[in-house]
Amino acid sequence: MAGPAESSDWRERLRARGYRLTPQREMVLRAVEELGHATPDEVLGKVREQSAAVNISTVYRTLEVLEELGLVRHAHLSDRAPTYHSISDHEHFHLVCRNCQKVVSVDPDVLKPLTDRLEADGFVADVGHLTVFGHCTTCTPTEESS
Amino acid sequence: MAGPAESSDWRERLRARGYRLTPQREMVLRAVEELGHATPDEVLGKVREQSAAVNISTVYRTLEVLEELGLVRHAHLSDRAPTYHSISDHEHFHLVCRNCQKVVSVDPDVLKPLTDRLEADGFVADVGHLTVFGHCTTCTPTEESS
DNA sequence: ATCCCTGCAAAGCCTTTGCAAACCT
DNA sequence: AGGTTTGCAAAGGCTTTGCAGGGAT
Repeated sequence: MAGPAESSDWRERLRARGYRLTPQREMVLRAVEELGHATPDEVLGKVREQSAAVNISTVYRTLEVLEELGLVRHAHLSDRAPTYHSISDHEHFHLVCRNCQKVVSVDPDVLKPLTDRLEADGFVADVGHLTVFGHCTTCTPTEESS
Repeated sequence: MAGPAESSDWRERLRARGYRLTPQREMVLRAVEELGHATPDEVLGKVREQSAAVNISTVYRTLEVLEELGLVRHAHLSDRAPTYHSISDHEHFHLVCRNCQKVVSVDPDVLKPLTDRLEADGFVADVGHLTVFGHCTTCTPTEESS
């Protein structure tokens, strides 16, 4: 889904805002795209497959830049570290089951009734950041969730 | 809203589950009720107005117990520490504006279309834990949100 | 030649944990 | 008396920051 057109796109956008194009920034973006929903630490692991010298602080700083550019987003899917995902995936929000820990990505259409109502009351929701916790009606609990 | 009936109620529930009634637990619960939405650290501050010896680790452990008993709930209203609020407030979810940082508590009714739809698909949402980030259509940004 | 970006190391928040003393029942 | 709870102190995740060297433009 991310072809050469999009690639040059974000590199230009990077420069347009005065940022420089570095190997680290390319690697972090690619790692996020390949991993799906990944924590900064997991991103670092993926990046280090290509270059062992990259530092965790660079990953944090880069993820911040990429999010500012609208290339990635983060969501809080657990009580631990946040996860980052590429925006080239369609925008979506998340369902997280506290029993089986499963994460489901849901189309924003489902939220329309809610967002319409909130907008009528003067609030524009950030759908891409939304996470709904709860539990599946049928699921197998994992070990952690005694 | 929290009369003597409710008070004895939770004390009994505490004992019924094998927990002991301690001054710390009473003070922490009262602090949460009085503060509205408060971080563990803020709860500690309030508790220490009555007893300077109480420790932060006790606050954490107590909030966990109180939440297990269904007396308080927590929500993530910022990128920092979570906030706890009493359940004797009606159940609600939160709207947080990223411009003015205002927090609005909203009646769960507004979510009905969403939760119905999710339940039809086999997912029961934890409404009381939900926080929707976004921005007011009319609001004055605060200093922090450059 | 700039001055942005990175790696490194240290510090910072927030939270959890081990342990002995104190306390509730 | 007996097991629970607390305070204290230390450790543990995760994230941020200061700084000097290295690198993109």
